[in-house]
Amino acid sequence: MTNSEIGANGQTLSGDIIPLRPSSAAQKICPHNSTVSCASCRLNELCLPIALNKSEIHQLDAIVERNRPYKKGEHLYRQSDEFKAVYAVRSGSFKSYFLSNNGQGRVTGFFLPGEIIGMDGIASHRYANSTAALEHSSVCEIPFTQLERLSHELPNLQHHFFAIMGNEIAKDQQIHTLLSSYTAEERTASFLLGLSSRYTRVSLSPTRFLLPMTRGDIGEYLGLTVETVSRILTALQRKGLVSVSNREIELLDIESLRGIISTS
Amino acid sequence: MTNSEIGANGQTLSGDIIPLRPSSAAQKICPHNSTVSCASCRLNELCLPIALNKSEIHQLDAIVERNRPYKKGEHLYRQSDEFKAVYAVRSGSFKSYFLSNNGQGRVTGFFLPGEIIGMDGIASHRYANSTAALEHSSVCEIPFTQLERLSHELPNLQHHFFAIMGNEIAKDQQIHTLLSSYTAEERTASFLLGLSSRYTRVSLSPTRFLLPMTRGDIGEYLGLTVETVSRILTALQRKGLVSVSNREIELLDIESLRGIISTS
DNA sequence: CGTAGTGTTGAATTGAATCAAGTGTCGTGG
DNA sequence: CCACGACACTTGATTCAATTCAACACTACG
Repeated sequence: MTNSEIGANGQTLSGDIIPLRPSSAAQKICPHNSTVSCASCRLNELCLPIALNKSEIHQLDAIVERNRPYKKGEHLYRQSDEFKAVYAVRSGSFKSYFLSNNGQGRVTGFFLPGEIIGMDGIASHRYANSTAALEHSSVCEIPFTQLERLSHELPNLQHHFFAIMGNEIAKDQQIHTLLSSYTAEERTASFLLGLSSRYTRVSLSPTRFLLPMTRGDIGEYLGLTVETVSRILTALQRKGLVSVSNREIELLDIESLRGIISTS
Repeated sequence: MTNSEIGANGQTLSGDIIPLRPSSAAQKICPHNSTVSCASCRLNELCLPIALNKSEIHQLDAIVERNRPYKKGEHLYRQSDEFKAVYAVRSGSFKSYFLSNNGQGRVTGFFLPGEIIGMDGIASHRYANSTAALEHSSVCEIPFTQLERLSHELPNLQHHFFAIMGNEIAKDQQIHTLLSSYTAEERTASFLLGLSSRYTRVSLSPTRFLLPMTRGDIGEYLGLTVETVSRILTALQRKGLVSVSNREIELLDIESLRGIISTS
């Protein structure tokens, strides 16, 4: 991940995952299968189990709850609900958003398979955001007090969770830089590159993927309006850097996209 | 802390602190005295020792290094230096900033006494920002591997450090909302209110304080230009909400300042 | 006491927002 | 299976908040 690729989380947790579009034999496994253990989960190389040995993974597995899948638009939790767990995305995707007093919301983050949701609630014991599924999705729920207890027993887990939180902090600061100094085009290019590296992380194509969120969501996340996002995507397409058709996007010239960002 | 008061960290660590302007008997103690232990530190009620018992504080104390004071402009560390410690501000103040490829920097955070610096380096083992003193300042240095080891022994410390990091995450997300949807005036009002509650936290006046940073720093932090920050401060003064003279500021009408933010 | 850095103010410019009017797409129920 | 309605997206014209450019004042420090 370079400085220009904002939005790539380095974190994950147990979970089963399928490609967002048909691709391999793995297809046959139900994407939202809730019986897969941490040990056999396809994401365990990038998730909380990373750095844990077999017996440790088993202990982690014991505290993870594999909920029923969430339908598009369903909430994992809502702003100011009591904080009790963090969630690892197993399949699908989520958005977190914050509603201000005056009613309008801003998207604070998107979460792809293998990424951790809910850390904003740790300090105040209440979630600071609401989080909703962007498509049919599933998660592993990790009750936080149990995670803390287990972290105390397993230094590897404590270390790894510190790293996950540290990564979230570093990522949020990059977004701070992006929002405070980038133009609309730079923000959009950076966003696309960030998604690209996050999809790469879960073994999907770095150049062709589906945007699980609306243009409006992207705008709220990047501090732009829907219209601007739409215009910028059209402009990038005209320049031959991307090819967009509805939610389908293909990055045609990653180097030039990077160039947009470093030439500011 | 309300949603509108962005920038208030809920964290701290061992350290001695003096008021930024003459106020009490405490004045006689040297502000940068490096012999004060965590147990006798004036900040221990809001710092890492919070929630630790006497013997635990003693153990924490043993790993804390109390460095020589830093002069204005001196760096605690620089971007991409190897991460080895987090720092608790004992006195004075610091700014963190990120330099992008093209050379221009953006301020990512300000740190007042009792706040923790350097958590952006935990995940990648390199600091993501540079951090410099804004005035003559001192810190407690906490070597991170030792902090991790001690956290493993003291569940209270582990819990508290998770909370400190969680708080940093929640705070960064509030700034995300601020930068993506607030006007220049809303950002500035929010910034001042945030500073106010952070000064309150260390027992300083919530309404009169010195800005340790330049208008340029504020602008880089809020995603505005120096000129805009200057104009907004002048405008707020004309409206009778604040009184500014160089770095001295007085909040004359906190309720109206809050009103600026919730009326958006 | 001079100079570099910091801050203010004004005028002109501009990037993105807003306002407006569409078209396209998808999911649902008839 | 198609039609309808709601939502998502696009494109254009206009406006506006903040930036940029410019000139100057203050202050603080060596």
